[in-house]
Amino acid sequence: TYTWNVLLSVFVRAGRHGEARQMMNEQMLQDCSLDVVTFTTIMTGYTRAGELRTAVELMEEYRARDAAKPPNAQMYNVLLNGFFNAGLFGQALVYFEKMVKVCRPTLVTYNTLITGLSKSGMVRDALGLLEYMIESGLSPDVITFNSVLDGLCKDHRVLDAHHVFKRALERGCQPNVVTYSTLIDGLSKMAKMDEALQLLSMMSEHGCHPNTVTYSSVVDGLLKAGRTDDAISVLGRMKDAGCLPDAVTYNTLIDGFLKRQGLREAVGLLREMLEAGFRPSVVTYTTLCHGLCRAGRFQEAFEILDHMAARGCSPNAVTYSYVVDALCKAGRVTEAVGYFEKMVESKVTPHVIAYSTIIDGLCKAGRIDEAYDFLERMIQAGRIPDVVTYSILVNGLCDAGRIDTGLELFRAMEETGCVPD
RNA sequence: AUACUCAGCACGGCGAAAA
Repeated sequence: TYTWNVLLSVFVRAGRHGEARQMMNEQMLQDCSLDVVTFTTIMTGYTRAGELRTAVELMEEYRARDAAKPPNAQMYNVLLNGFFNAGLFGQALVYFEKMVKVCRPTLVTYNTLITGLSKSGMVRDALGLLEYMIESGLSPDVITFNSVLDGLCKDHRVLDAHHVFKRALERGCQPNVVTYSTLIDGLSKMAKMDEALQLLSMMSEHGCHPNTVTYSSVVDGLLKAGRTDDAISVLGRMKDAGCLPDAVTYNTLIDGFLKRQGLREAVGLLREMLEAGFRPSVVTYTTLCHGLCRAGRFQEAFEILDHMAARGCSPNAVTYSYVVDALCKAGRVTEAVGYFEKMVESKVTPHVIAYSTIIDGLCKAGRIDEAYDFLERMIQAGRIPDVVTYSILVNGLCDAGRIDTGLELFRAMEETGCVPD
């Protein structure tokens, strides 16, 4: 069993969960030496791929095998995490309730919940859960604190983050490189680059060494703040510290240069990235499309799209949204609609931003009725329009002089529980 | 190294900032 599980975990880690499941089934026919770990391993693979349906099936399959060995907390944790990552908040809670009936939630369970809540913008609840843990005598660990800190930072609550950080210290919880990176990234995203740089120096003094992730956040923040020279010098420090840039670092740099018309540098970095042995990812390609479109070089951008498909790195919803946006902004709205349909035909599910983008393009071109059609389609597809989507339409209606309809939509928005900003 | 939880990159409206 042990050996089998090791083998299966290797497959899962390589993203080959389908094969792993196949192997498990074959093994199952031979004897019964499969255990919770086997099932949990494979479920992990499916949840990472977003195939939650199958993960749940596997848990049921396991449950049906032996009534004396019900699913354990770890198995439930995998599902909880999967539901959160898929944004299926309600489902996560349903399973959490099922879970508490049959087994005791572990520290990891709480950490999973806190991370999920933080990422869904429900930091309040995450904080509440943290208090609850402490009151009920369950000791939060550094991961618990890091998750809460991340939620606070993403909510721009740097002061509160400082508080929580201090409390962690008081409780004897040692900050680690993730803790510092989380804080540094929060500062970078708020363009507080001097503080971010200060913290970067401070962490080393406290015996915690920045890694590639830490440096990349700082580089990203500096580039976005237009401090290109500082970004390059941090990159140098990073290399001196023995941290090699990874694919994300390169994407960050390429994007930063493209946005500052540094096409030359961007191309040089792309070459360097390839030489370092990194394959361009969807993000790399999308970034390049972005750079080409903003330079008005649509033809080349489209070539990249075709190239991607040929390289087995298919464009995703983000890639398509960007192209749709660029076409709209160039006044080529009809072609943009064509690309939107192409996305759907390629079995890529448009996300909220994709819909908002096409709706905006149509509104600005005065094609409000078609924009409404897309709103309709989006709701049909189970995508919830957000504040931005509504703002676009309300704006469009007002510009078209249909102020009453705009007001009506505004009220409809409030009814759906969407808070105006 | 038998399974579960934490940080960095690309995409949308308005506004703000910068120019």
